[in-house]
Amino acid sequence: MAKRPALSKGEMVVARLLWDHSPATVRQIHTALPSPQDMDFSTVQTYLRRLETKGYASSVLQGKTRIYSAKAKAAAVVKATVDELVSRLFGGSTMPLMRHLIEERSVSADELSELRQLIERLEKERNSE
Amino acid sequence: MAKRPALSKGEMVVARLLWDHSPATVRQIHTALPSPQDMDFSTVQTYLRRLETKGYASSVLQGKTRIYSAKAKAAAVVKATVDELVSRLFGGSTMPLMRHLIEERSVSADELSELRQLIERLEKERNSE
DNA sequence: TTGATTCCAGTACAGTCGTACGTGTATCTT
DNA sequence: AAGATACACGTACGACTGTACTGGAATCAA
Repeated sequence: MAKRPALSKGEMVVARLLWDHSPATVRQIHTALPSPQDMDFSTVQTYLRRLETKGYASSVLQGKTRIYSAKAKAAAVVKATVDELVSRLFGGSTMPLMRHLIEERSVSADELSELRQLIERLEKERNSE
Repeated sequence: MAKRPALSKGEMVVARLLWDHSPATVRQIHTALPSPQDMDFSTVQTYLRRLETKGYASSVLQGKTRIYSAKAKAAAVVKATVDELVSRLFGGSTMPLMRHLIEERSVSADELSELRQLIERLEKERNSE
């Protein structure tokens, strides 16, 4: 697993879109940006280029158009990023973040119940080990 | 609520210690750093100075020593930071992060049970509204 | 075919970050 | 009192970020 330099905030936004659309052109990514996130076309271009430099993407020139593909797996990046956050903001413990998420961010009833089931399932698994 | 520039990663580590120890001197913060996080004394100093510039801390000179105090509330900063992460890495939805936390980061049995109770309590509250 | 338009690749540039050094002054040790 | 320590403060500096403009090639409109 190659150790890649961490993603910056802007890069992360673009990376996420790339995971969802890979392989994609710059324009496709730019178009896929949700409206509140207005970013210049060339800004997206720059991020994609940097993503490639950092090893998170690769690209080929197809005719006159460059096609970018995600290289790093989303799950791995998510893990690295979250681990990082938890360590810096909570000194490494996960619970404060969980509590925060459940209490401070609006979680719908359905989601709550999904969570509960997830937890119950995990508890059961553990007991039977 | 003053809009402060976001904290960088390094600043966050120091900010967290400041919340726990405020008011504190540079040295106190530096000493409080957990061992794997080795940071030069003057690096901590710089972060504290920047924290003040950004409006997250204030300081007074007490004799020859500068005493720093946390200004922004931890909860607010946590919220801003987490909101930011969720929006950039998950496009705004909280659930993927929850799932990730529960499944990928080791959560102890006790914690699981605490979580379950937290959820159950929330569900109950909602139902009685 | 000529000006207008579209798009990619490269370049730019100020601001932030991580990380610390040097200098001056105050305090401790002998 | 003279050297050793400790600390505050200013300064430094390359790397990374956010954000985009520019130049040139290809495409469209008339």
